[in-house]
Amino acid sequence: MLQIQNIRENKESIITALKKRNIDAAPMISKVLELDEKRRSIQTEMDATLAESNKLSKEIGMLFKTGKAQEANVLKEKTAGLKEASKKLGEDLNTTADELQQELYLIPNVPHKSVPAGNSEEDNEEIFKEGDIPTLSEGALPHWELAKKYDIIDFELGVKITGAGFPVYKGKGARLQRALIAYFLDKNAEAGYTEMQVPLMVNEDSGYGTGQLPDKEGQMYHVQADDLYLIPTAEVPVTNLHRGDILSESDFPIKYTGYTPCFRREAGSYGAHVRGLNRLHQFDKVEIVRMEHPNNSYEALDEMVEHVKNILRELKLPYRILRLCGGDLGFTSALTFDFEVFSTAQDRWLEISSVSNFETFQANRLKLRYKDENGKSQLAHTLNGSSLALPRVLAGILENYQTEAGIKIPEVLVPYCGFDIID
RNA sequence: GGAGGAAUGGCAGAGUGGUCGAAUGCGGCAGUCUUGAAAACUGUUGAGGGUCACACCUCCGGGGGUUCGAAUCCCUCUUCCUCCGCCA
Repeated sequence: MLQIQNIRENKESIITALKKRNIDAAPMISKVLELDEKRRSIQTEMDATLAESNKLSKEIGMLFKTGKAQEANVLKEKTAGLKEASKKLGEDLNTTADELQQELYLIPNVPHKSVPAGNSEEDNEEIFKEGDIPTLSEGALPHWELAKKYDIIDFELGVKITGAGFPVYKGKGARLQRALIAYFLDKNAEAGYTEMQVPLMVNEDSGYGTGQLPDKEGQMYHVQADDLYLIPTAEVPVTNLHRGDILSESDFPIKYTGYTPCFRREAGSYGAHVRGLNRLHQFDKVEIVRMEHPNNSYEALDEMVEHVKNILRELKLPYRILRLCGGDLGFTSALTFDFEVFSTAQDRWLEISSVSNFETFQANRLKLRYKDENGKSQLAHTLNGSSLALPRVLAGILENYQTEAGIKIPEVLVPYCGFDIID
């Protein structure tokens, strides 16, 4: 959520920047400013009314104390009108403030200046590419065939016990998955991220805090009996750890990592591109989250990008990095880099990580602040990234490491797996 | 699930109708003293709205009510603690 003060002061530049997202924000912005003005004028009027009635109440108190009950009763009558007026103003104020809030929720984050304009993923800008694309033998298979051939992932079994998009990992497949989680967590810890184990269900406030609510309600599984949401990413519980906090500058940087399953309804996603591990309702992910001083957040973002690069290098997977264009940029993000691994057998790029700076957009909702050198509260910056998302990394490994003898295990994972080939 | 108790500033903890945004202690910050530090002493120290700046307004778990006036009384929700039951 953008700060109203920021909108007041930078109306034009915000509208211009939002054009990169292909939206004309001018009507929304005007509406917001109108409501803001209305809110302030009601507030001012109500404050004056309350001030008046506070004054009278004090006088009444004094009069009673000094035994002048009669005079006090005269004043009492005067308060009745004020009371009614302030009650009505209070109602107006609530309505207007709610309306303003709802409007603010609809405005996406302002893209960073480096974000290219564009409509879709076609317009994302490739900024880096590394790793050799292996030459596979004749008859190389996509991962869903490999999964069947080596009996390591069973999609049908998942359908039986839950439904489509909930795979069952078996034997060496399950072990490889667990190895990846441990390996990722170790790499993140090495880089100074503190490992956290967090709840897999969150309340409504947390959903609002990171921006899943109110707009992306349909993407999350909702447990109605208890009004809780299954997390779509560890970003939600981990970032909300500091909801409402006022930190001091010396608390930065705050760096967390966490492994969680992620649950996504993915309503409306069908077709060939969602086969196998490409798109699931439940999948595992290791996330990194940072809270930063605004002056350092872009440096932190670069650091996160380098960190993910290192992991992919160690895994020896061919990958590229995209700078997302305005049209493909997430609602809450100011700048996002996507990592994609090349799946040789599918002959396509698979997104495996998304690293973003949200600047103050989430912090404003979270009320996550810090005291600056003058002792004033300022909003912090929040960032997060996958490090990494499991299923597509797994898909990339299965497909790129397949040989006639079986699927080789990347060297760095062998100690975690306890075997070096799936055959 | 049943019965009681509680929720106050970063923490601890007073406050049971007006002079309370809130005593006191700890912690934090600044200063005095000191070669420096510690100790001691002095001062300062919640958040938000509003204003050029003041004024002023709101907030004592959330919501509602009583009253001229609520941290304080009433209703309701949530959370926590104790005891009993059940159970991983």
